[in-house]
Amino acid sequence: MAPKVLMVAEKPSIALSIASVLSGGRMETRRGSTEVHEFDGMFLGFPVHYKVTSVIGHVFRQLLTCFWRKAHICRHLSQEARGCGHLVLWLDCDREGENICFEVIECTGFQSKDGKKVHRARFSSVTEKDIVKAMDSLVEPNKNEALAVDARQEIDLKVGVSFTRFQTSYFNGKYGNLDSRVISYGPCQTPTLGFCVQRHLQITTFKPEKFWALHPYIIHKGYELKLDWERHRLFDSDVTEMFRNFVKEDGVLKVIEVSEKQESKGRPTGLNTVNLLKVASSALGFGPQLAMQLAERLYTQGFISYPRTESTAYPSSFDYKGTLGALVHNPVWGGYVQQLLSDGYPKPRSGTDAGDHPPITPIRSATEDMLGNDAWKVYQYICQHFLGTLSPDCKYTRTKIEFEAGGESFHCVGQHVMIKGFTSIMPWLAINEINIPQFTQGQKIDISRIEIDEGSTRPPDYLTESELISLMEKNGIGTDASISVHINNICERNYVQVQAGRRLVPTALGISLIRGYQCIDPDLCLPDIRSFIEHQIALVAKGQADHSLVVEHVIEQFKRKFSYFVKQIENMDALFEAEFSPLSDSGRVLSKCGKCLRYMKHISTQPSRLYCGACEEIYYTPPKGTIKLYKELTCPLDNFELLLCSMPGPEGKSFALCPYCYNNPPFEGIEKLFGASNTSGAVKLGKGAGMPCFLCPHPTCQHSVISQGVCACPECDGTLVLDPISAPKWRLYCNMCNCLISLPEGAHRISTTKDRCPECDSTILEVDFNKKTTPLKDGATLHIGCILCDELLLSLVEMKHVKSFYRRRGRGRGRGRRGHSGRGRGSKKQQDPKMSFRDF
DNA sequence: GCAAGGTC
Repeated sequence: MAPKVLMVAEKPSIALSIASVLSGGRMETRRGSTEVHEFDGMFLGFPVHYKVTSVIGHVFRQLLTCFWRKAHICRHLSQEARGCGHLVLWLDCDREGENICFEVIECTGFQSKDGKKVHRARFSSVTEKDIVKAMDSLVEPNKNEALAVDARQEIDLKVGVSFTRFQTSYFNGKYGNLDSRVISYGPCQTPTLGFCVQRHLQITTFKPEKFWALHPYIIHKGYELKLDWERHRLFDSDVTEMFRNFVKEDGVLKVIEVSEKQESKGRPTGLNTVNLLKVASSALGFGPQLAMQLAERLYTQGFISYPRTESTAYPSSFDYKGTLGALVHNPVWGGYVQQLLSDGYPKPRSGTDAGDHPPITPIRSATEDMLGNDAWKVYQYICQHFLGTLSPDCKYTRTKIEFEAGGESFHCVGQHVMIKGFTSIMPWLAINEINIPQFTQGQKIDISRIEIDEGSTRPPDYLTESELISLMEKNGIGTDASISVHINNICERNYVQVQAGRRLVPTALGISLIRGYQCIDPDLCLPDIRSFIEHQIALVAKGQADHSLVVEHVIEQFKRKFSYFVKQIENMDALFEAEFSPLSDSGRVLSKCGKCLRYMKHISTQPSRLYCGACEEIYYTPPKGTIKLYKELTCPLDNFELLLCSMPGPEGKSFALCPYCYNNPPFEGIEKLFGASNTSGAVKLGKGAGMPCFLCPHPTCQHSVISQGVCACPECDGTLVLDPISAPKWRLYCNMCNCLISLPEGAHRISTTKDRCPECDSTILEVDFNKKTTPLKDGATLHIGCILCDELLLSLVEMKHVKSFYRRRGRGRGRGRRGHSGRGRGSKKQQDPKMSFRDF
């Protein structure tokens, strides 16, 4: 059997392209975690069997939120690698790609050599020419570049988390109306916010100044013209008045010079992500986040090329004719395309090649109906821009007439377009026609009137998103793929608000933060913080410095900054004090504290929490849903009054919680129990493990899962519990997933009993039916039975979000888990030694 | 919980 070669790309689409090229389209494809394309071919002069597959971005990162994916992709790679003698890495040719190379090597087990060989393919585009060239010149993966990425990751995380935790606990523990769950800090998001606040400060500290401008008018060959002053404007009214008198006394304008110049407005270079985002925000009214979503959808549907790229230069092999051909039948601009094809088109401007992906171009034709309004606008722009790059420059003549009167110079300008060029497909960039009559040098013309325009200088407006993107790009903040994320972050955290014209106006919170950094340590919010980190890790990438030494050194510097910041926090706090109200003045009185037995206040703005003024303690509550007092019941463990949290909507569950237990789960191992489960759709938890009563294993409390749990969830490992306030639409819901079961409607009361069903171990329910609607014989109302085994009860049950409802012995996690050390995924989370914060 | 970087 021929030896096997495994090739791995960064994403499925690249794997497909590579396999198609190398196999000449003759391959077999099978599904897996990601598709695998197989074919026979030659490798290093020998016949081999190829398998081409891909990862989906990083494999090892974000362990905490996407744990399953890692396992899933990793298993896939290790399976496919079995029996392969060579591994060829086709990851993107940038640092991140190099880093993923080593993740793949680890998954495939190729690092343990034994004759197996690892190759790195270096390619700058996914074209036949490039792929073949890369195959002929395979190299080794670059460990230094990969280490540089590890270094950046570690630095960003440690710095970000330390500052964020400190700020969040300090300010959210002190003020009640900050309106942000987390007061975050990051080396990209904070300078991004810095730009917005900088502009705000420019605006608020702006001092307007009055100015005056002199404008003579003439009437010539039927045109009335307003002439511009060579001095533009003066900041002194008396002096302007004096010049007006000079001109008035003269009364006649002499034409000093008539000049005509050929001007050219260059066609655009290829479209990259940043430029697309800028146009989307300024012209289409889409924020960067939405614009990227729309572009991604267009890409996955095959309408446009890959939308995340820095390059504005088309690769030399770019198939212009083919792309034009795809657009020729388009009803909107098909005619224009036809013309380009028949009349010929100029070679596009060179642009910059960042070595990543080609510029964003259309791939196939579409109509508005196929895409929907928003996606269509983005697609239309991409097509117009592409056609613009293949159109001639716009040529126009600019005529300037210079005049003199009373010793002062004035002028007027005319513009006439000779060749529209690309502006006919991008009409918003068109040159304005300005018609002026003919003048000859030496000509004298009477002044019809003289005006002085009075005005005052104005502050700049707030930053537009588009301007912010430019600033970020210029200062190296974020990448094509992440710029939109940072902007979205500062909006979501309520540091800025997007207002009319997509201008970013900082909030009191955003302003206080940046002004605080400015007075404690301005470095923290300057863009240089990013370039400093980039510069340090570049040393690692180039092999000029040792990875761990660099990380250690940089962390040491930030450690100093951090401790200084902590020491000086009162300077920032002074700004917060002026803007926000302390916890003691916020919120409304809700429930009693178990420690001091005084009432605590509930603060419903983000993050939702209770504040005990006497103990000076805060207790987070679930971030969603409404909170109220639960019948003045108390928790048997700590004496805190229980709360009832109700999720919005007709199917929103309601549940009891003890504020103290919710923040400080009383039973060991409860986090594991919860962390191991799929919590999608379940209650989103705030600080701590977030243990509501429906997860509490207290043996006797009437609200614990032991008392309220009825039976095992048919969908997951959870337990179905009785919703305490669901009357008259009584129901059970799962304490882990979305599963919902409606119980007999119209019952007065449904409650759990201490008894268990001998058949299936479910909790026996006691149902008190309504007299009028009781299904029981002789008007009886009380019925006791097992929901699964009692035919009457089972017949009255209705399932929602559940495929089947069946008997399963036991009641899920509620009971019988004691002694288990937790099974499956949750308990085996890998510990990344880098993610420890002991040192901070 | 918290960052920023890939990709979906």
